[in-house]
Amino acid sequence: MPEGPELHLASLFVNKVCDGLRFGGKVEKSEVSKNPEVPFSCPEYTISAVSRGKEVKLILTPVADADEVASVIFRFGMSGSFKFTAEDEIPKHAHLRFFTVDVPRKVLCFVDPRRFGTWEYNGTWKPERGPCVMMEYEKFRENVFKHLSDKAFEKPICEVMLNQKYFNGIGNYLRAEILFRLKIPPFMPARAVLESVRNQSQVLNADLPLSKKVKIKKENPDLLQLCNLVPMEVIQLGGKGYDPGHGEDYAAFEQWLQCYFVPGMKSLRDSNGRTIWFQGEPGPLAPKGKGKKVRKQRKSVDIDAKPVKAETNATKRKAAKAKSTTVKKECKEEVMEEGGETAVKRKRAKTTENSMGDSKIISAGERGTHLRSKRKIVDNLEVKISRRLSQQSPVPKTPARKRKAAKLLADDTPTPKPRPRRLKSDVSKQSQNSPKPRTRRK
DNA sequence: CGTCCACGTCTAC
DNA sequence: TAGACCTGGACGG
Repeated sequence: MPEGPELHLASLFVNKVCDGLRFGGKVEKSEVSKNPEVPFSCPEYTISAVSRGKEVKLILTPVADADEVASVIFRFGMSGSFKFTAEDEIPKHAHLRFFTVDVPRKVLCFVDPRRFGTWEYNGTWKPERGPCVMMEYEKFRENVFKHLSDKAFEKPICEVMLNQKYFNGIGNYLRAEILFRLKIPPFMPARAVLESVRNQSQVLNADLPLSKKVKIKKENPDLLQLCNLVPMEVIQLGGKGYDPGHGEDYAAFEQWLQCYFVPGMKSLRDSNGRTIWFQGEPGPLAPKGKGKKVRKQRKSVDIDAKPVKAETNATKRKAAKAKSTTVKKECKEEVMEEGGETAVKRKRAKTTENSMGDSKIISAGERGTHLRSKRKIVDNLEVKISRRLSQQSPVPKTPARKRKAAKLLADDTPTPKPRPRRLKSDVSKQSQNSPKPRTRRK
């Protein structure tokens, strides 16, 4: 669950389910967790929560003596969340548990399958982390401008956006969504991008009626504003935000995504090995790397038709990654593409394309039009799809058939096959307004 | 069954 | 700039 919005939603969840409840006794920690014990014990206490960026603080207030408050600060890692259940339904991976006094007892649990999450008893917000992009917007904005000369900003904007010293709360899906909305190439130099934001806002401060300024700002939010607005949209969606596997709410969230993991978008590994999703040009600081390495494509209905040289890549990757320890050093592999071209595969610098693996189509489309983003995407997809169709026989509709078709295609057209991992797509969901081929889990 | 990938930090060469 | 830290789901064979 874990980017800023999920943490904030978690705090809202705690405040909702714990409202009016009395907790008591000891706080239990799982054996397996390496996090510290929480040596708080009290006959009766209440629980409330607040969030800041990617941290949440639980506040434990003794009923008898409200001055004896204690707190626990949580960071969710990749899979942390809070759950509130009956005592006999404590979920797997519940590593910290708070019990109600009243029976049947209920339990507030910190659940974290991967255990990358951490907590600190009576800790503070991590001092290195900047102001919250959602709840401390003005401070956040000032903090960025104030440090623009720092070395940290000599990197691609997409990488700087994951730096919690300046963008506390932004994570991998948010950076993609934000950059996508402004059509900022992810590998543009961060300082240049942000200086431009600063200059623009200064221009705005010039002579214009206040109402006019407000209007302009609202209608043309800049990058930093979007670092606040986009996460706030997720909060407004309600639900749990990014929480794959949990039905209804997740479907709404997935519908909300415009770029991250969306079929038709491109993706690349940034220099830290994180996948950045985007549309259009990657930007000047994009990772080197010879040919465009394609990656997989999710098996999804519409796009599915596209085949490509799946195995070439799959095989390469496997080889490259084989021995984690010994071989890891050798990240570069010379790979002979069937098409006759050689590509250098760097373990973490692969270019990936979605479906068609034909980036030219996208570029051309973009250059030629000023359509709105959504429309663009649709257009691109349509182009791609129609191409595919024209290139081969009618597209089979069942997954099995699709796979077969893809294979056949791959046989004569050795293109690496990208395979993003969203599940099956749902054609029926596509509408003129929300064109994206979305996939959803079953 | 094995491989790849995932919403994020951390610290050790 | 790599690993390390973890579990589990989707896929491919």
